[in-house]
Amino acid sequence: MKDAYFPQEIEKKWQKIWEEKGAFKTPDSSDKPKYYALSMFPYPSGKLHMGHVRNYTITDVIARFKKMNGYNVLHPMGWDSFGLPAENAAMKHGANPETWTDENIAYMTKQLKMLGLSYDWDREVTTCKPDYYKWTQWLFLQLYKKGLAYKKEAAVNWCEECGTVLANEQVIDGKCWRCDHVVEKKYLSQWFLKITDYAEVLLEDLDKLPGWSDNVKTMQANWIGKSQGAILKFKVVEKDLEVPVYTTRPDTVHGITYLVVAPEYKDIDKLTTPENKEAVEAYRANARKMTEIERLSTDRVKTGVPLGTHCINPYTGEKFPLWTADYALVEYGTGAVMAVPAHDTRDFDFAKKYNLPLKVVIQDPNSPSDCKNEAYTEPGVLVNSNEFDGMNNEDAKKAITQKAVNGGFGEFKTQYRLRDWLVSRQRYWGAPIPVVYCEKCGIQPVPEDQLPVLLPKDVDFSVVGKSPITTSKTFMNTTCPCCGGPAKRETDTMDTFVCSSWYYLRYSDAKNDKMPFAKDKVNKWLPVDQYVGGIEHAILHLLYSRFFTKALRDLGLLDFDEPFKNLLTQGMVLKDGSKMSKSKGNTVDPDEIFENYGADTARLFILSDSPPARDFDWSDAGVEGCYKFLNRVWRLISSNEEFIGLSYPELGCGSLKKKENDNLLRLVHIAIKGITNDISNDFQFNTVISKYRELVNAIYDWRSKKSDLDEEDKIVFSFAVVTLIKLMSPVAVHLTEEAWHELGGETSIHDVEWPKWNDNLAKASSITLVVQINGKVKDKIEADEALSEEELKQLALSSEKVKELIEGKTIVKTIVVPKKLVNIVVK
RNA sequence: GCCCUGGUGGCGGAAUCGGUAGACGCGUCGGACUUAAAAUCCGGUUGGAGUUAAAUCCAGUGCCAGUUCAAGUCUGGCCCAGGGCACCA
Repeated sequence: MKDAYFPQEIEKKWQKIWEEKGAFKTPDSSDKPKYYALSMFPYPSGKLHMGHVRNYTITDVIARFKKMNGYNVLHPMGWDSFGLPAENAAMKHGANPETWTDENIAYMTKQLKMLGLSYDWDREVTTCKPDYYKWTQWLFLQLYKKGLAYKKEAAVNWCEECGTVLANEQVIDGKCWRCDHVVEKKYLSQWFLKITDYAEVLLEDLDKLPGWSDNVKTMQANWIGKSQGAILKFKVVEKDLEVPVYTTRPDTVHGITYLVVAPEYKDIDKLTTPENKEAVEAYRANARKMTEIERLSTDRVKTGVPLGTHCINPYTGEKFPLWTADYALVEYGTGAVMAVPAHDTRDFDFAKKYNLPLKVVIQDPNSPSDCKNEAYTEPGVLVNSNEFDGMNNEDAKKAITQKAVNGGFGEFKTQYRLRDWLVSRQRYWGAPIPVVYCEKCGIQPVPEDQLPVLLPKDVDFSVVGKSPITTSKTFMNTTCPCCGGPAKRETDTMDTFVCSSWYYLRYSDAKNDKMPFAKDKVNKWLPVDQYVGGIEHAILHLLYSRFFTKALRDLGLLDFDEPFKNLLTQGMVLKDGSKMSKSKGNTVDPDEIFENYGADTARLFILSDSPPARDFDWSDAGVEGCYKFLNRVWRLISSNEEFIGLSYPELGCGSLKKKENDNLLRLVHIAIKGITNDISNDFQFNTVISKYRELVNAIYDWRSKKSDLDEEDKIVFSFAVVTLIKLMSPVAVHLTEEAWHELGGETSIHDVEWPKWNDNLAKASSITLVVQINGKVKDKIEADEALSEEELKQLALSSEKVKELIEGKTIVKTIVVPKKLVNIVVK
């Protein structure tokens, strides 16, 4: 074996051998239980960044660990390759998005292979290839037939910079998720997927996901935004009209003093008197001009204007005025709000500004408030509420809504914040939505045997203000599949998140050309046992994928409810305390690390300093330290005259004569146990790596105290080193493979069984008894672990230190924790 | 405002059940080897008091209380940081 560690050389060598042997191919049928380990697939942006390295290393170690533990592991990779950057690059360089994407995929594939990741490349999926997007289109048509895809005119989010509409989930603080440009509202006819049909089950089934962290589940629950309340209808005095409102506080209905409708409310014209028309029009025009950000800002002073009309409160017979104000949102509830200034802070602020009256109807019986200074929003007892007086407000919610139900002017209502998913994009580089428009027959789905609807090649990417796809001479005009007459193709393409909502299913059967996937294969491999990716998809991709799985289940295409059984959201990779980014100039190029230190160092380091879920601060010194550590391991193996090879006798309890050898044997078993538990328990790779180091330190320490090794020494040394490289093999994949073969291994180390520990050996031969006086440590005594409680107590009391310290004091009591500690309480 | 996560040395972070706080690493200081350097190996490194040196003592896991023989860990109240949601009626 060579003296020096040349990672570049051995890494290249083994990557080639693994590839030639097809070392990581996953058979569909096997006696072993299945395990599906998955990383979120990347957008082929050009080069891997450290976030990718962290993500894929974590998943790779999990996959390898599971394989060594007897699982048939599916660990695939692919490309989320539709999307705007390719199109922007095409416009900028005059290239084709496809060429740009293909080049990036080729380069990044090379990088992934250099990282030594154990992918089954036969199952690679690329969402921009016709053999994939054919099935994206096919699935869209199934959803369409089921009524889950529909087209409607609606106020939608428009990003001028990207030249397309966006889904609600893609608007972050009123800005585009991709380019940060402020998003505007536009009225357009667009395609939607009916995710709202699944709002309740998407919320409920979060409880079926104990393997997801609470923060992701809470984020999804908040996004779905379920609330329980009532719809109450109010008759308009001046017109033959009703205004329904949604409220979660029907208990406060006797305290209504006015009613607000959103500026975009559908009946607002009818509700406005001629005298108020001018002011209302002006107010609405102003509201339209405001951006979402301005309008939704909570610290903005509320404004509004009266409409001049009035409603009747069916509970009290009181008459109250109608207003319009932009704090009412047209897209939530009914677009109208009953205002109870005494018990709602927003209504209170508004009423105060416009001098509207206030009526207290809920009170804390112990400290009644007149609500003159602030709204009372806590629970309480009803007052000024006729027959409901004295009732607890929670009971009153039900009773008051029931009265509306009985009287025909209201109903119980569950409301969600989740809106339908807008999936049309006015861009070229996406899967074409497979429908055509016929003047006679209207919207017609493209027949399945005509799929895929291919992206045209004859397009001009330099056009501004419209989708490049519309410049194609061959694409637009087609014939109607229904009547055979002339028809126009849909020119919108699908949101890339549609493509990524089902890719994890395709891996189970990536080459199927009859179906997106065979049902038996998808049912066999799914759900994903461990999914790993960034927290930025907590809502977007993860919510859409859950929806897709449930919708496809209802279409009969698969038989499970949730796609991802366990989810690990890895933290960001930071440098100098902030996120690595090109604009900050604090990025570290993975290629450089591979070149200078090798992939094993990169893998070891990216796992070493922080638990996976936490942010990771990159440090050059840390990389250096990991490289030195691998060299230290290497030197251990290259001093190989002391090895007796891979076949040595089984080492059980009491099999070794020398105490230091028995001790080393125990340390190895402690390491196996600790490392196995740390990986099994939330993938705590940082402590796994510290345990590698502890074991290596122990072996060095043992070796430094010996000159020549006798037979027993060689056996225990070989056992320690061989076990070490097995334990390290999921992380330092190349170094351990090289070492394994040097020591005489014939198969790959990645196919060997994970080491097992012996509980009798995975502990020290004696215990350290901690002696406390009044809870403070005063002495430590080496003791036999077989000692009884009484013996431990006597041992503690016999300590010279203890004798000295309890001199002249009274022992109140003594607590003995077996095998661990004695606490003597004295006065 | 509501929800989630976290707060431990100079730094990243350890610490199944409440039972030795600071594993392991980085940095740093000192030593060995070397003509020298690199590499490597060994040792110190929470703060304070104390000592020629040691022994030793005291304090210490964001803050304030509490439970307990014993609290980083449990309970109550607060403070701070990061993230999410937000005129959602």
